[in-house]
Amino acid sequence: MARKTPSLHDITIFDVAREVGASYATVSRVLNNKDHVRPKKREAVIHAMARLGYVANQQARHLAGGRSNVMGLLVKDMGDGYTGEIVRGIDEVLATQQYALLLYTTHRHKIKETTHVSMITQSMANGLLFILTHHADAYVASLRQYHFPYVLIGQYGVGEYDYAIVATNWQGAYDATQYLIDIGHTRIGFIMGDINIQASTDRLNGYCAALTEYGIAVDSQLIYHGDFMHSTGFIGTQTLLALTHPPTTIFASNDEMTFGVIEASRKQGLHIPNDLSIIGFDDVPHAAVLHPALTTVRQPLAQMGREGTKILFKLIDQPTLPNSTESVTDRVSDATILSVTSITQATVVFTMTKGGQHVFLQVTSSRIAS
Amino acid sequence: MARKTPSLHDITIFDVAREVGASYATVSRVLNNKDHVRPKKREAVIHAMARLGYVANQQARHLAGGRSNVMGLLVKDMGDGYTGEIVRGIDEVLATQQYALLLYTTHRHKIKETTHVSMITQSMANGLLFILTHHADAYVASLRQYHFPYVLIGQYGVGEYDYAIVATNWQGAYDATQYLIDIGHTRIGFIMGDINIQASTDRLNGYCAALTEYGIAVDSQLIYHGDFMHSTGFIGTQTLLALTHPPTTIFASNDEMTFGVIEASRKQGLHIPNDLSIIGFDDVPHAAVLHPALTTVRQPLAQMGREGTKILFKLIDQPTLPNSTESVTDRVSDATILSVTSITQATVVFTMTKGGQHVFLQVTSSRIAS
DNA sequence: ATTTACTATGTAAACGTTTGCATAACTAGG
DNA sequence: CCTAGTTATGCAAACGTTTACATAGTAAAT
Repeated sequence: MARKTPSLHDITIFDVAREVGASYATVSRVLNNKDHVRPKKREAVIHAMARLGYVANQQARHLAGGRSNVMGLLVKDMGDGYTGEIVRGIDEVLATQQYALLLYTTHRHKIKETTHVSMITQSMANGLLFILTHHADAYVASLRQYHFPYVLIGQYGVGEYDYAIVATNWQGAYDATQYLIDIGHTRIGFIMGDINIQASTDRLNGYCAALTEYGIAVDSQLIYHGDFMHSTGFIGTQTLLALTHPPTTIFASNDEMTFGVIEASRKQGLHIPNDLSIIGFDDVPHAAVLHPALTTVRQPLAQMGREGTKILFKLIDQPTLPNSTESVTDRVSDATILSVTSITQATVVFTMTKGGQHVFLQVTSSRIAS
Repeated sequence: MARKTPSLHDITIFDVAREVGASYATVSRVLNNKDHVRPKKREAVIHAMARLGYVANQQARHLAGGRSNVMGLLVKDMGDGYTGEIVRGIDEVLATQQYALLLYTTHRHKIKETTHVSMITQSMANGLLFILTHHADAYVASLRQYHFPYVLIGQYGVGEYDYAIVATNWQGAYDATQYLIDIGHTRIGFIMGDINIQASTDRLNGYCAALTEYGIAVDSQLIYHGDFMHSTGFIGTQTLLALTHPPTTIFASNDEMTFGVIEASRKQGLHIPNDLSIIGFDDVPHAAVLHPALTTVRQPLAQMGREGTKILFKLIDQPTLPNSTESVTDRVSDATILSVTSITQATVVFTMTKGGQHVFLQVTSSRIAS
């Protein structure tokens, strides 16, 4: 068996105990920062651990009912800019706590959601972060049964007990649409995201609201139902441009689809932005590389990852966070520029503010070159 | 303690055993596909596991000396296209084996490499994959002492016992340079990657070799020492363009830097490719979104991730893979179009071939629009 | 039927922790 | 100096597996 060979040294709690002439229980207490250890002895233990190069066996810790230094992450797909940015934020916070990340991909798994959840809850992870997953409901329902701490990122909670970090999708879409109207457009194509995700409908509603506000009728022909993937941006654009009365601008519900929009419009020989204005949503890192730079509604992805992780840490310490506005605000905000602006049930919806002024979720990150 | 509450049901091996009227050892044997279980009883156990919704506790398994279903991954930074693509490939293979991925970021950790390695070896992971890490030497040295199975991706092994998946960097750079010479360039700027990584020097050498081959003197002024990050692409370009006799084209050692090159040249008001030709290395997903599309040397990143993972699985089963050309070829190749083209020591260097013809690592993925 | 030689099954110990409970060692107050 | 009241320390059991070893079955060969 490719068992981890006994190797040079696998220092255990016993070795450390022997070294300082204490019992292993004492060493454990030091390891977990528990009371009832005399300061001088605590010191000695800490030094011994350093000297021997002791590193705790997370599995044993977790098995014995303690806490491991691992956080779980459930994603649909790794490697796209959206997920990558969020993970970057998550990782940043985790690094400060010496935590590792255990990654689960729902990608193409065939097993039941509940089984998947069992795997996760019985794994070493102390908590779970979710990023934009299909079938989130099934997962969430299972997790709740297990009383396993979790936080959703980029997706609203299902019930009223979920914690979720979600950008102000409605407002972002409203602002984007308003921007397009302001620069003179009246036929605005909209490519929707996955209809099963509430963020998609929120963005759609924001779009519709802005149109209505400005007295422009919502034309269902101008709304294409996509799924957040590149391909539907491409096909959606072809569909919209084939209309007898095509749009003069297209607003796609995320950047990934926007890339598809760009590809399709170039293929039709259209020049951006002269022949067709385009606007996206997310502001993934590579949106800035385009020339002209992609106009897009910025979501503070890394920040969302950071905040979600912080909340999860708190949730682990204190399984039932109070869900009144006040106290949750207090928990989410930190010394930085972040603050909670609205709270619905136990779901935390936030925007980033700087000097009292919204910076994110406005059409400010880049502009269509004219 | 936020201990995983006993929850609805934590089915153990004992529960399954009781259900079928067997001993827990038998259940364990079934779980591990071991011999010495009568077929009919094995069946019964499997059914009972399904019926009860049993899911093995990986920590306990690993603690007891068995194998867990977790693979470790060490990366410098998550979330960039390069890493993302490789991870996508890794994840694909892992998914087929029901493995989870345990992620470690070297990002900004302050702990010693050896301590980090101890954490990894004592973690639940059965093996470790490396992606382009600084200080790889320190890590590798430690891992070897622990006899912990690992595979390097995108980076050459340190000694002769390492397994590594590396694209043909020299050839790729040679081809790219040759391409630039072919279309008429003689002053070719080169932005090098991190000098501590052998891939960087290989690419530099390929560049120099092509120049020499075509009778063009290597001008050290045209070589800027970068570090694979966006910023050095930007600064390197500014530096190169400020020369009294600036290059007419720039070849950056990876796409990330190439984006910096593009940004800098636009800032100088140069039109691409009319005023300055640009070529990159990697072919990250977003290279294709640019317009005109970025010319770049393609590395089969996802494929590299897949192959590395497969090798790691084999390494876990059989700690000492033979390192003769023949047998390693056999191990790396699979039924698909992949084949090993050259082997140095135990380091596996491969290219992808299709119908006997190189597809990857040639300047074929996209071209400079003229 | 009776060995023989396996093969199937079970028991117990081990993996490295955490933690409840018992006990020992201090610290004050008298 | 003694006693009560803490506070520190240690022991043992538990967490859910794997696996060496012992034992019980079973089929084949006599």
